[in-house]
This record gives sequence, C-alpha cells and structure tokens, in this order.
Amino acid sequence: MPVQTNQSLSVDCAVFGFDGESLKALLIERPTYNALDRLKLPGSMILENETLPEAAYRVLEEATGLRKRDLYLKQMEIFSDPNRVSGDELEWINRKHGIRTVRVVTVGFYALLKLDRRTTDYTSSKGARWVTVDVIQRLAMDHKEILSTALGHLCREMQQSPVAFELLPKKFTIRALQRLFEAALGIEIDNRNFRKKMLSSGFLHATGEKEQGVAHKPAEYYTFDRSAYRRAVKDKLRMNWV
Amino acid sequence: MPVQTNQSLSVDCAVFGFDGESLKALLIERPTYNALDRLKLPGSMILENETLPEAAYRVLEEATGLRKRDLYLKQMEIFSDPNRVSGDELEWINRKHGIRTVRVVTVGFYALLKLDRRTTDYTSSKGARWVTVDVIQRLAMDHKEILSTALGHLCREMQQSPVAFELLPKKFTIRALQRLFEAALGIEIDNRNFRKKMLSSGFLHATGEKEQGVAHKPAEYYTFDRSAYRRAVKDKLRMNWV
DNA sequence: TTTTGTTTGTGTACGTTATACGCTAACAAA
DNA sequence: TTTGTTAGCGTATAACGTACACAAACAAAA
Repeated sequence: MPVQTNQSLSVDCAVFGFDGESLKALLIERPTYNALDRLKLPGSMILENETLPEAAYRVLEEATGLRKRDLYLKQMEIFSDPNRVSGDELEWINRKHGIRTVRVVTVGFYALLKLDRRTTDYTSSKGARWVTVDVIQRLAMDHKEILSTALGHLCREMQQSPVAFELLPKKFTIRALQRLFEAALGIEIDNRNFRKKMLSSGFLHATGEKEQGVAHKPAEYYTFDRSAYRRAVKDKLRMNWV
Repeated sequence: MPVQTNQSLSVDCAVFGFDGESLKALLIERPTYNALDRLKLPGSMILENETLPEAAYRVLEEATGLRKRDLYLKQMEIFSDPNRVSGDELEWINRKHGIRTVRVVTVGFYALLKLDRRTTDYTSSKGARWVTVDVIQRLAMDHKEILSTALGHLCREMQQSPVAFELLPKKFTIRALQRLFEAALGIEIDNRNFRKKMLSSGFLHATGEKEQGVAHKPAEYYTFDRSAYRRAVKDKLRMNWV
C-alpha cells in the first residue's frame, strides 16, 4: 500500500458551557442541509504554517467571539477512519476550499468556557446553538462520536483536576458547582458532604456576597483560588485504580 | 492563509519495557547518521486506507515482532509544529517515499509490552536498542519531546488504571510490581504498605509458586486477575484534585 | 556450622478521609 | 402563618493511608 497523499487535516471542537442547570454543547447549523446532517461541531481545515492548537483557537474565536485567554482548550484524540468523510461531505469540503483532498483526518479538541449573555448573543448571531448534551441524538459525519468522546474526557478530567471552574462564572455558589458535577457526571451528590469536601480543600474563597431574590436561604458566592490550588500541587502517590 | 496541502501524517511510537530493574524505551538506530541524530523512535508515514492505530500496530509489529494482542497501545497527542521536520530530515523522508511533502504532522503513541528473551532477540536483530529512559539525552527531530510526553502519560496512567501489568510477565512478584512503580515514577515506596494495598485490592491472584535460587526469602508469584478488576469497576466519585 | 545480609510477609497503631444522615436557618410564595 | 426549598453546621462510623516493629526464609560468607 502506498503512502497516503492528498490528505487533509482538520480540527473539530466540542465546546461545552454550563447554564447553572445543564451541560450544553455548541452546534453549528448548516441551513442548506436536511435535518439529519444539519448540525455539526465547529471545525476547520488546518491552514499553512498553523499548528493544531492555533487552528482550534481560530475556530473557537470565530464561533464564540472569545479569545485564547477566555477559553480552556484540550486536545483529545484523532479520528482517522479513511472513510469518515466521503461522498457529498467530501465534495462539499473540496468545493469550499478549492482543493482535491481524498481523505480528511480530524483532530478532536474540547473547549470549556463561561456561558454568559455576551457569549450567547454572539453565538446566536452566528447561527450557532447551545444544546443540552443529553438530547443530542445525531450530528453530521462522525461528529456525534467526537462529542461523546469529548464528554468522556471531560468527565474524567473533572475528577482529576479543577477544570469545573472553567465552566462557572468567576463568582458561583456551591450549589452551582455541585449541579455542574451532577449534570456532567449524571449522578446525585449529597449536598452536605460535597460542601464539606469543597470547603475543606481550601481552594474556595468566600466573597461575602450572597444570592438575592431566591425563594430559599440565599447562598454565599465563592471564587476559585487558583494560586492556593497551585501551591498545594499534590504529587501524592495515589493508586486510584486500587 | 491558504488551506494546508501536500502534508503528510505519520505515527511515532514510544515503546516501553521493564526488565525488573529499570524502565526501557525502544530506539531505532540509523547507521548513516551522526551520533546526535542517530537514534529515533519507531515510526512511519500513514498509508492509504489505514487508520492511525493500524499504522501504529504495523510499526510495532515490524519493530518488535509482536502483534496487536501482545501490545498495549494508546494514542497521546499530536505534534504539529509546521517546522518540526525540515531540511535534511524532510528530504530524507521525501526521497525515501518518492513524495513531495512540505510538512509532516505526527501522532504520538505509546506502547507497553512484556520484555522477554524472544522480544529482545528480535529487536536486536532489527538493529534496535532498549535504552534505560533516564539516560536518554537526545533523539532525532522532536522525538525526545515525544518520548518525554509519553513518559508523562505513562506515569499518570499507571496511577489511574492497572496498566503496570502490561509491562510485567504473566507471573510476577510483588517486589517486581513495586520496583516498576518506583522506576517509572522515580519514587521510593514502603514495601509493607505497598504489599498490603495491592493484596487488599483483590486483583492479585497467588499462584502458589515461589522464586528459586534467590539469596533471600523467596517471594510468591502472583498473576493479575483482570476479570476481578473489571467486576469491581469503580465508578466511585473521587475528586482527586481536592 | 554459624553468622550476615537481604527480602518476604504479618501485624499494630494512629491520623485522615469518606459517607450517611440529623438538624436548624433563611428566604419567597402560597 | 404555613409550606417548600436550599443553605449550612454537626456527629458518628467505616474505610483508607502511613509509619514502623519484627519474625521468617533463603544464599553466601565466615
């Protein structure tokens, strides 16, 4: 078998946001397509002299209006099935870019951002939609598979490092933090033990501000103390599989 | 900037083995090169109609004689610096394959295998060398970076899942298991607590066989009970960053 | 034959962390 | 005033991590 030539490399990003209740993914709508293939993940071909992370940040800025410093980006895996893009989709790509590629290998990224009014306004002006992840049934090409993979990566990483805070506003209640874990991991957590664990970590900083206008005891707002976390870098040996 | 064309995709594999004392990586020797660029990781261009994992398994079988079922393979990250391969190295590749690529993006894999006599015989007949990882100073192109990245992935994964057993023979002593953790993670572990932890997991099965001819109390051989591990799939919520 | 060095393997003690759950406080809305 | 809801504190107990004492088993040296 000869060495593959005339191939293209692309990036596709699963972009996650959290609205306080459920985990959402950002989907791009392609109006000319039929219902089944209408929605896809934000993505792009890689350009000359551009690394993959650079391409991903370019895609994300175009889709969300947010720049590198407001995004958490992580490379996950590569989707290299020789036929993952073929037929109409391959033609669409070749026509769009004026190239003649026979194969598109894509690198999956996932991104986390803080969903606020400005961002949702921007995305909807671009014809993109935030969809609750558990109701997403099907996407164009193999993008559903990429999204599922990203969700798996997110769940694992949320338990290994404090990425959850990338999805929350600067100030958040412990309730919001808990709901995020519950929504992403699909579990229920005891509020009292969760609160105890989070506060005892020393990474949460009480702001003194409280919720207003809620029909229950108002909760205090906290911020994530990143420098305290870094100071406590735990290089403890923990065999988490035992 | 135009879409990148004339690019190539390759796989490079960091292959790890353990000889009971130290962690080794498999390096390919290129006789015609000078000392600095002489050693590289096993790797290859991707062929037509071949996925990346398929390409990696092909490379590994060529380098070690081992097939898919005897290897543990994992994709890690992608190295996409536009200039990671240029000049002489790029010419070498183009000449070797009769192509005219301007850019080579590589996907880093790491592989684990059980180092035995048969495998070392095979690799040395292929002009490859097993080198203790901490003495590797420099490799061709960016392969040193790929190897370091792989080592990081291995260390992390060894603490998250029982991959250590992929590096040990079917029957091993607890001492060997401990030495592997010590060598890979660069730490010292209390033998008594380590033994307790491992045995209490229920994943080790005592064979009844003992070491022979050793100048100390002979240790029992154990096997890893993979099915017991799978049965105990711990989907426990553990926030390891707290 | 005895001693020495080395590693296996058992056991104990103690502090930390996880988990289950009772209870009061504070708010809006009924 | 009552009701529903969530915040936030506390307590008991089991599970786990860590430090370390010590006997047993072997080969090789004395």
